[in-house]
Amino acid sequence: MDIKHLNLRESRAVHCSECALNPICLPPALADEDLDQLENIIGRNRPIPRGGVLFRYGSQFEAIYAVRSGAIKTCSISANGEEQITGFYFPGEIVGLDSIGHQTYESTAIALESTAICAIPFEALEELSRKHTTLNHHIFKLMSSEIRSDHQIMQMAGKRPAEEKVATLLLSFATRYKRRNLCEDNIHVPMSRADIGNHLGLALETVSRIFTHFQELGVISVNGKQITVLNRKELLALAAPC
Amino acid sequence: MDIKHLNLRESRAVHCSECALNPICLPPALADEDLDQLENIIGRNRPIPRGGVLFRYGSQFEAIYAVRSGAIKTCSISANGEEQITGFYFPGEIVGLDSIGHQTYESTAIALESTAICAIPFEALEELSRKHTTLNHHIFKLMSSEIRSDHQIMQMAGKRPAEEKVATLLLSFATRYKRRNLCEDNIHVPMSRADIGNHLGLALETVSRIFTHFQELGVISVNGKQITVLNRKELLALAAPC
DNA sequence: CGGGTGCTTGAGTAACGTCAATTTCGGTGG
DNA sequence: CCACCGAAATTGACGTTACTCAAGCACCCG
Repeated sequence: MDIKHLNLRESRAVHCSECALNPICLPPALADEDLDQLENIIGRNRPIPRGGVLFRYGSQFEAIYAVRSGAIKTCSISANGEEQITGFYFPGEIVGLDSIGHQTYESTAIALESTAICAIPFEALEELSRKHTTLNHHIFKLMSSEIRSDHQIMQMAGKRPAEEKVATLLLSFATRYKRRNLCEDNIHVPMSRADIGNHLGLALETVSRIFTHFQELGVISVNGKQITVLNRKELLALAAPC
Repeated sequence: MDIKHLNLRESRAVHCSECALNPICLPPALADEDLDQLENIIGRNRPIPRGGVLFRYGSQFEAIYAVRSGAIKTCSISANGEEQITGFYFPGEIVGLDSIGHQTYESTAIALESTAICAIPFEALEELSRKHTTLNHHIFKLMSSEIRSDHQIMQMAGKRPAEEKVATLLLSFATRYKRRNLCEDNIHVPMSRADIGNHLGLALETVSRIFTHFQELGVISVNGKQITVLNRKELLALAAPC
């Protein structure tokens, strides 16, 4: 189910300058009068359906993508053929940074639900960043943030009890909700239990058991993919005891 | 045991143009005649002793570092205070990319043995990269490679048998030895079993047991920190069965 | 209304961690 | 050069966590 991103500029419903996500995306790097130049290279097209492929490992690297709505997971394939989910991306976040400087995409990106994206052709962005030092600096910053977020995941995935891992992931989602000025205690979890398990290095049954356990503790309330944080303090304690 | 890196330019034993590591470090981004400009900003000083701190989490971010000889580990500290080793760095590799764009270092870097480094002040590098498109592109490439290498580690640290993790790490070291035109079957492992375990999410005893098991299988020969690969094919199979 | 997918729950087990004892190694000073 | 000390590594016995296998339930979509 590959989605082709030809005619990237066909629909332009929303401009960066009007986008609710612009404080956490690329625009902060540019003055208002320069935003048009960014606008000119960005492509927007119809949303990708749930399960649709944004880009696939090995295909030609052309653009990085900003998530506008919905959510994306990225996976890489290990030598024995099993897929490892390397990240989840929510609105305002940038996907594809791991492929910069390469001919082909180094991971596969899949929509977790109907997802709208802005395509940013990298060659044009690099060209633009040559004229705008702040933009170039911002790209550096985005990439180093990606490295750090991977390090946080490594901490989480390391030798730690499963409950800590799950609590930490929930808190990470909550923090990212807050960045977008959404209620941080009402988390929509668009990915399956299997995806969460894969990402954290746990069996999907373990994830499920931990959700019910947290619910029994009165820390969260689980309703399918909707999770409400009832006791934030306690959840923090579960994520990092002592 | 903090090492102060004042007087960065005091000793300049080796120039980039003569350095054996230059094919895998920064220089490939620049033409020979531009290499002098890079040379001018690079600082080299006396080696850091085993256990010495190259930079510490929270201190002022000033430079990224190329490992010249020896080896470096980088750690980040989790909320509950435990340290997680996020990477090992061998000669020719660049440390500190995760802090780019930030005021302070976002991890701590420690020498695993006596280690010589080249300090590359980032502000000056960024300035230089403004004039040399290829250098800017190379920095992008380095950073995206760092992201990908983190993804590989995540794969390894995920839900996989301990033997696969250890075999994969050994192969990663072997590959990096080969890049430097060293014998890929004769691996010097500068870090402790505890460091390896921390990095892979295993107990140090488990690492030790697996080394002896691999030895019993005739795949490797362990002699303290010196490991010889006797059967590369079999080691590959252990890393990724099927 | 049916079928399928995803989620939950349970029982048994294997893999790995913890604790503890011993050996080896590397560095230091006599 | 050798003896000594402490740190690191090895090995063993035991316990626990989380995985596997399996069955049943809930929900979504057509």
